[in-house]
Order: sequence, then structure tokens, then C-alpha cells
Amino acid sequence: MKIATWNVNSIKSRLEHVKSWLAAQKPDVLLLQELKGLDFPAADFASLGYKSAAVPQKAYNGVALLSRHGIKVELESLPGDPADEQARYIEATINGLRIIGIYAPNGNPVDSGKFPYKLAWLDRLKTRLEALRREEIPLAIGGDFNIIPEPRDCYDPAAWAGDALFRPESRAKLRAMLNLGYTDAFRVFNREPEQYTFWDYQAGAWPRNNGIRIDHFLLSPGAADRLKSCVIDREPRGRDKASDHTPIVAELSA
DNA sequence: ATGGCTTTATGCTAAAGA
Repeated sequence: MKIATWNVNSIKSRLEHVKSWLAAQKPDVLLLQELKGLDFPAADFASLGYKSAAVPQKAYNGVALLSRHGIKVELESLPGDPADEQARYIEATINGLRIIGIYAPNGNPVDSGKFPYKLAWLDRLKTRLEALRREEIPLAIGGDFNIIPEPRDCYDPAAWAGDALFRPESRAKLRAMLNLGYTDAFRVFNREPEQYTFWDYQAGAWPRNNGIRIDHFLLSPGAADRLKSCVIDREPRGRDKASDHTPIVAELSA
């Protein structure tokens, strides 16, 4: 089972990129983030053999899930705050595997309300992952976590020191989730530095490889036991009119 | 670098992203 995640930075602007990538890579499941609009092109994906479930929002955020297999949607929002209306979470069961797609808050600037919102959102996510662990539900969660786990995941740690993506508080939230027993799928196979999933549009970040690793797959023990590979596919980032993020692809046996 | 691009919006400048 091949599952992928990709922050597309507007599904409207990136539709042809996503369609050609699906046709070439043929994942079983693709998680999408930053749809950035209410219109979701479900018919385009259906014509390629993909069912879909979308949680869109006007102008900002928005997540979706595409699958070649049947989708049973479990949740369309992250539990824990009924007042939170931002579209950042989708949870479904596909082929007997629980799959969650997330677009975690950015959190900048850190002296605004956005940073405490980010930390509270990550606490709610940890609570959800804790409950699923307790039930021993095999789970893969993927998406844009907006967290740089370690210095080796960042081209210039000093420059990012005070940023919400690299602040100790944010990194501690990710570690707390890993400490529940989840595995960072990418680091099972690749311990090298300069393994990035995002490059800014500005200042020639892509040609200079000034990137950060902020898109992740975490696997429960049951799912991690099935992990065969996990790679970052840099190809889409090099295209004309690319998203600033590129996909990660994980393969699970059976 | 003082955010240098990119995207959305009952738009034509502002807000958000990372």
C-alpha cells in the first residue's frame, strides 16, 4: 500500500501537477493540504480512478484525501475545540488502516495569538493520537506538521532559531507524539542531513537547496512493522509554477 | 534584509504563508 502526502499550496493552481503525478506514481492514497478554496475538483480525480473526501475552507487551509480504495470518513475536524473552524484535519479508514491527514498551524509570528493556537492544536493532536494508541488502532498520519524536528532538518538552524517551526516548544510537541510510540517513517531509512520537503519561493531557496523538512509521516507500531520504504520525491518541486512543498511517499506491505 | 515570491478574495490592496 503506497501512501503519499503533499501540501499543494492551492489545488486550483496545482491541479495539472497533481493529476500528472498521480498518473506517474499511482499511489493508493494521497493526502493533500492547503487546498485554499471551497471548490474541490473531485471529478478530475474520479476520472483517474480516485475516490476523494475533502474538508475545504474559503481562501485558506483545507485538507483532502484521495484513494483508489473505498474511504470511510471517521472525522472531519480535530477533537478538543468546537470553536476551531479551521479546516486542518481529516481522518478515515482505508483498507483496514486508519489514515489521518493534517495541516498543522504555522504559528508565526510567535508573539501573536497564532503561536499559542499552534501549540494548543498540537496538544489536541497528541490527545487524539494517544486515544488511538490506547485502542491499538494501526495508523498512518501524514501531512504538513509545520515543525522542523532537528537541526539536521534545516539548512540554517541559527536563522530559524526563533521561528515557530523550529522553536523548542514546537519541537517538544512533535517529540511528545513520537514518545507515544509513533515512528517518523522517513528517518527509518534515511539519517542524512539536507533531506527537505519545503523550499521558499523567495531568494533562490530551491536552486540553493535552502530547505526545511516539515512534512512527515508518523506510524503506529502496527503500521511501522509494515513499512517498506519512505522517500521524498523532489521532482514536482522543480516544475514550472510548483508548490513550495514536495511529496513524501511511504510504502507499507500488504 | 526591511520577507526578496505566490495565492486568494462579492478583490484592485491586504493577509497569510514558512
